[in-house]
Amino acid sequence: MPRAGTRPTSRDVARAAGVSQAAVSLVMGDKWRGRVSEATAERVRDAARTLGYRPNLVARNLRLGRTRTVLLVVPALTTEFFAGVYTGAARVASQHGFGVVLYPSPEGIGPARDPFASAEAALDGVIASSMAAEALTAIRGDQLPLVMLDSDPGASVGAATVNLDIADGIRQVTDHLLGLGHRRFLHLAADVASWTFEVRARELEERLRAVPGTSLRTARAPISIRGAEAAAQAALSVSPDRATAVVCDDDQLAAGVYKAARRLGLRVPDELSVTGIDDLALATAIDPELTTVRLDAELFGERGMGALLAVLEGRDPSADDIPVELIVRGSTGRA
Amino acid sequence: MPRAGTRPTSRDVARAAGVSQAAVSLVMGDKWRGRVSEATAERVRDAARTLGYRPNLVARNLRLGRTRTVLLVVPALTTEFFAGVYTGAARVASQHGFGVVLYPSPEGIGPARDPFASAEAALDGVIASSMAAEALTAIRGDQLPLVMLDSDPGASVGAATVNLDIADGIRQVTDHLLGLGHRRFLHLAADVASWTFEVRARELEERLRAVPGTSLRTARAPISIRGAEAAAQAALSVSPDRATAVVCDDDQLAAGVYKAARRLGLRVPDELSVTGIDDLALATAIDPELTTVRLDAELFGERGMGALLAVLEGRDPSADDIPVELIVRGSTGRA
DNA sequence: CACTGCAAGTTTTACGTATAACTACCGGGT
DNA sequence: ACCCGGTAGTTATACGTAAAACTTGCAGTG
Repeated sequence: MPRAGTRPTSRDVARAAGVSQAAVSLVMGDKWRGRVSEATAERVRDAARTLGYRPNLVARNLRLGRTRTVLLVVPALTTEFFAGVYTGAARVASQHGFGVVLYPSPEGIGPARDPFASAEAALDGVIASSMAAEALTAIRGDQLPLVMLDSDPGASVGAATVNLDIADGIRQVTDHLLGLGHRRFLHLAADVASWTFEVRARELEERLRAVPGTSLRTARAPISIRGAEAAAQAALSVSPDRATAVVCDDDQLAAGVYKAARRLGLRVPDELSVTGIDDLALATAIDPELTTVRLDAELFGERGMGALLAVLEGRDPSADDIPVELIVRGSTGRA
Repeated sequence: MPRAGTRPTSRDVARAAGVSQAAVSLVMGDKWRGRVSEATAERVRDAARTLGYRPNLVARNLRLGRTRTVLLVVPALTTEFFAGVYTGAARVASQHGFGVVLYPSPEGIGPARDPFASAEAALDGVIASSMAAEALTAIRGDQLPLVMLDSDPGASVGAATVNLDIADGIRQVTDHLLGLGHRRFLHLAADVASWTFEVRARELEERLRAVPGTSLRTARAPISIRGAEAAAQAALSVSPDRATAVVCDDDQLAAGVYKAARRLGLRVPDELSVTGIDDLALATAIDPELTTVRLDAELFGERGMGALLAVLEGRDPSADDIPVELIVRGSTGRA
């Protein structure tokens, strides 16, 4: 009889069913065929049911040396993008008997390595987004299998990477705007040191350099509507040669540009074209609706988890970039 | 010498430092004063450092029978609201040596009890938001300490609850709109069976019933901009007695009302006043900026974690509601 | 009849840690 | 000479599980 107030253990079940603890473990672990008779197995299952027994996962994890749990590190949850990444990752994980623990890290993982303070050594692997290099080495010091999302394939030594084809998204945006006759561009860049944003800047520069007669200015803003509003207002206040198209690193920045435009008396899209990246719900909430690059966050998460599973099983994590799609709406028009 | 490829254990450290495993445990656990000499302690710390030893948390948790980890169940991460709740909860938790694991449950916890499949028995407690009743009983069957956020204090038998004073928020909204001369109201309600939304409806009804000459219609929509747009368009198309003020269950719904209004040629706020609840970033992204009830998500999370800690320590979880604040912006005007 | 093989279990051990209980030594008081 | 108390450790055990190694009984085989 288990002591009251305590969860029943396999030994309690064994006692109740009149068998050994090992027999219980075999039955519950579904590895009893040819080891325990059908009748006994049923007796064990009955006892387990009436006692309300469920295996202690901590003990199981200690015994097996694995947890079937992975950590997903994301930089922020202020938009639904990383919620989608989680959803995709969790879906694939559960199909393989894995669980996903979510760690939102406003600053990336710092030297304190917060998530590991409570989860460390209870993880089979890590999927990390936009992570600082120091944190990367900290994790690799643990020999913990690691998949990096949207990270410099060159810098993430040895770790598998899964990337969105952001560069192609920028190409599509640029071609779209050039086709509308725009020549003077403003790049409203996220004020964050992260590979995924560096790609945007690099690709835009290269693309425009190839087209004679174009100009490109850059302004930086923290990823927030207010911050973008201020930066855009300043950048758009130059009187001659004001940009006619603003390419934003994400939709929130674009929303800030709308506010700056309104304040400056510039109509979108007649006097100013604006584009974003992400295709958040926000993109269709603002007026006019935002032309943006749709990123498939769930697919991103699925691929990330898939790559981690591959690493865990010793397979080779495939690494083709995930395609993105330009969604043309009302915020872009002829120059 | 630890086998290559394996994490060093306390026994490896003991061997390297020439002491027993127990001594290592004492030193690492900082409970060695009067048990181990300073010199030996230093030798142990040195050995641990050079071997890169960190305690195996799974083993520690098994030994101690607790994990210092709690689960935060949230219904969705599609807005930054629950990100704030997490941030607050995690801050308080870390001050007490606890970690918080986040489980976004699109449907509430189903019969499958997904999060527990991987975390069950590895948790010291649960903080749950808008959870289905069946899930509540499933958790209580585990005797796991539970705090409910924004749940019916009557229905959550025995569990501690922490609530936002939503009813007061609705009162403030109603008084504001009545003061502007509005008499015909539309309540755009979230199509979700959850106590926090029931409170909104009940309070609005009661408040308006007390004021002669007022009318109240109700429309329901799923919590999304598109859904709200459709529902609002239908509800606002009635030609006589059209509502002059729309009270929305949250900011996303309000954004949908903006779109419906635009489609119907109604100007906000001149011909239609609109209010939300939450004060998301979205509220200031749309034009005009949204009058809404600000909810302090981080404080909500802090209080939730505080209550859970109280339960864990056998103290009484205090239960006063968290105040909310009406933020008047440009979306409300004279009737 | 001795031997083999198999079903149906049981006994034992290991995972890595924390800690209760024990030991050994040494200086000092009586 | 003896005990006492404190210091500085060590030994042993338990947490709950999984699984390897062992035991037992019995039917079939040559």
